[in-house]
Amino acid sequence: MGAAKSGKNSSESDVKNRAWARLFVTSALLLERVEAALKDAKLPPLAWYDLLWILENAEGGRLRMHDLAARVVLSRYNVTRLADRMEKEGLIARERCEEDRRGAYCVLTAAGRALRKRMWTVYKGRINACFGERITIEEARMLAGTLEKVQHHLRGRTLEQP
Amino acid sequence: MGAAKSGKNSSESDVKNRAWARLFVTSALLLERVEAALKDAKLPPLAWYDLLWILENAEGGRLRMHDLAARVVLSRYNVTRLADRMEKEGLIARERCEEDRRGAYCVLTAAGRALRKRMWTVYKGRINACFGERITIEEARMLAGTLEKVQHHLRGRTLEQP
DNA sequence: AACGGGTGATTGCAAACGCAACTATGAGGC
DNA sequence: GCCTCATAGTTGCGTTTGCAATCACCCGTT
Repeated sequence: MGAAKSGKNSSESDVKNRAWARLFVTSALLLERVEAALKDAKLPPLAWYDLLWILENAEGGRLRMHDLAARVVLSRYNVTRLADRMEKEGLIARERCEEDRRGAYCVLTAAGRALRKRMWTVYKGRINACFGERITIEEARMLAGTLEKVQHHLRGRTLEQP
Repeated sequence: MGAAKSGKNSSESDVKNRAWARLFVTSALLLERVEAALKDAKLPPLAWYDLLWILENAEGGRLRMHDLAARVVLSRYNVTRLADRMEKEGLIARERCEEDRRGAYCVLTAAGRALRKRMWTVYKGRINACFGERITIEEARMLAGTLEKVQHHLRGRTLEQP
């Protein structure tokens, strides 16, 4: 597990482990910044954004809980309760599903759309300042390409930007 | 801006936002995998590893709570309680600080060292399978380089690998 | 139509989290 | 010495998490 083999010679797995560590730490740090910025602006946490964005990109702004849960990045296990909280704030609504009465739809409301937009301005600003401005466009392209490869094997998940 | 008419033209910020989205999603997915693997092996969560590794790399395997908290990636706000749990399992010990009686040291125990090693074999295996094997060494180098630049502006933090 | 196994979603609960007090100690001015 | 302010670490508390039931319903079989 030694990091460096006492020389400039790093083994392949050392290099890759180092890359993983950066990935891990950098995203945690960045996330921390974004959450703090949202909180400063008196906006809800990023998990809400995540859910709102997924709904906004779904056909008709609606999705079955199940599908929603499959796409959510943050708070995977608690989509039901996340939705509860957001419903209480009027950002989404639940509709029972006619073709399968076990099911429920989550539907984006106008308030939800509006909030997502407000959150995005803050979110975007922070990401840009802490990340976008620190890298070149070529680096960004390459980063996205490499990570896409990794992600592809991890799951058929997409999550577009904003 | 990228007014180049070469096929798809995404603006610079689109590209960068996309890179951020990948960073975010991929690390979340990877983390999920690692946590699951640790749990399967009946080992504690990654946050414990994080703390153990930091201590192991500190001089004398000891660190003031304050310094520890500053280096921890996961569970930043709860280092006291994380340490409580780990102390209860005998992985670390607390020692009062003589030169500043408000202070306390966290000291790594032999059991802590041993556990970290066991965790690393699982952790390493999962990272390798889900990440290392999916990318080339050049990609890893470039990824680490780019993210290091970003991280550098985020804080003087280092966190070496494993 | 009744059964049994499977699936969608919710709920109950213990653990962990984020943050704001709080305690105890140090450090500087007077 | 005494007063005040800053710092190290802990604790209290309301919220959120992870996971294992649980409830409600669908569907294929008999």
